[in-house]
Amino acid sequence: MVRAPCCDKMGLKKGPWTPEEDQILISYIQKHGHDNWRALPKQAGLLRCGKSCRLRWINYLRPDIKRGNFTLEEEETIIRLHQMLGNRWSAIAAKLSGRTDNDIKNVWHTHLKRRLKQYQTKPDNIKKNPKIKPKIQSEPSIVCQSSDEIPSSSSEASSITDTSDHREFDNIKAANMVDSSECFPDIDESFWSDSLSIPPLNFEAVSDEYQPQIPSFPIDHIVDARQSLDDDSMEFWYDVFINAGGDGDFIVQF
DNA sequence: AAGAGGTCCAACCGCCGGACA
DNA sequence: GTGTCCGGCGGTTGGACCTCT
Repeated sequence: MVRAPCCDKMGLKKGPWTPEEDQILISYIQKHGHDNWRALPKQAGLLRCGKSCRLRWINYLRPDIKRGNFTLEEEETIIRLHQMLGNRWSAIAAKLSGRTDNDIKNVWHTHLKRRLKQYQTKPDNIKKNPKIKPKIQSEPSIVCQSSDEIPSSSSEASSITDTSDHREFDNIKAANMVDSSECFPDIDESFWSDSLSIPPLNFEAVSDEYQPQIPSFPIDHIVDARQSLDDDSMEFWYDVFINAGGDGDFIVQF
């Protein structure tokens, strides 16, 4: 089956939006809302496809959009949420009011990712710049949850078997998540030298990009997790991980 | 002053899943 | 059950802007 294009692109404008187009879109949505993005540009008199209108509204024109630089707190939140959720920008954005998934994606790729890389190769830098705390770990991200943290949904969480279920799980998780630091306890400076350089579980072969690095939770938790996984379940989660493209979330129940 | 290279971000693209006929 | 529409998502990119030499 070949999907029909989202809209007939013939004669439709692409590229940057003009202030006039913005104004037309804003006043139309204020008047009529945006029930049907596909029909909206035609009704509003815009030579754009519905997708383009939606994106412009969501990422730029919405009245509740927060512009300007990300604060330190926001950056830390992004880092921590990314650690837990992976590249699920919309889920991360949902936790940062006024920021869009596009904004977060951009700030991650332009600032945070590079900064993380820097600190992971030179952990000593952590002392020089307090912006990054030593609980950071890059992908593959592991969502650690103690079973009593999420009493109402642990069974739902454990039933997640593929990436398509992650969105549902996002909601469950988001509803229960108060502070990710509960999940990732603070560690002291000695952790850098004392703790393991073993990657969590046995996934070092999964991604070339993955390097043994800063564990995001104490070693005894990792050991416990390893002990609790028999070969079959290890193989199962390995498959899940591979199917998720090597950087999907990986759930460990303690 | 200028141009080469790097950075940033708005916008596009393709894919996916839910809803519905 | 199947096909189609539509909204939403993450990955990617083009070009404007900035910095360095």
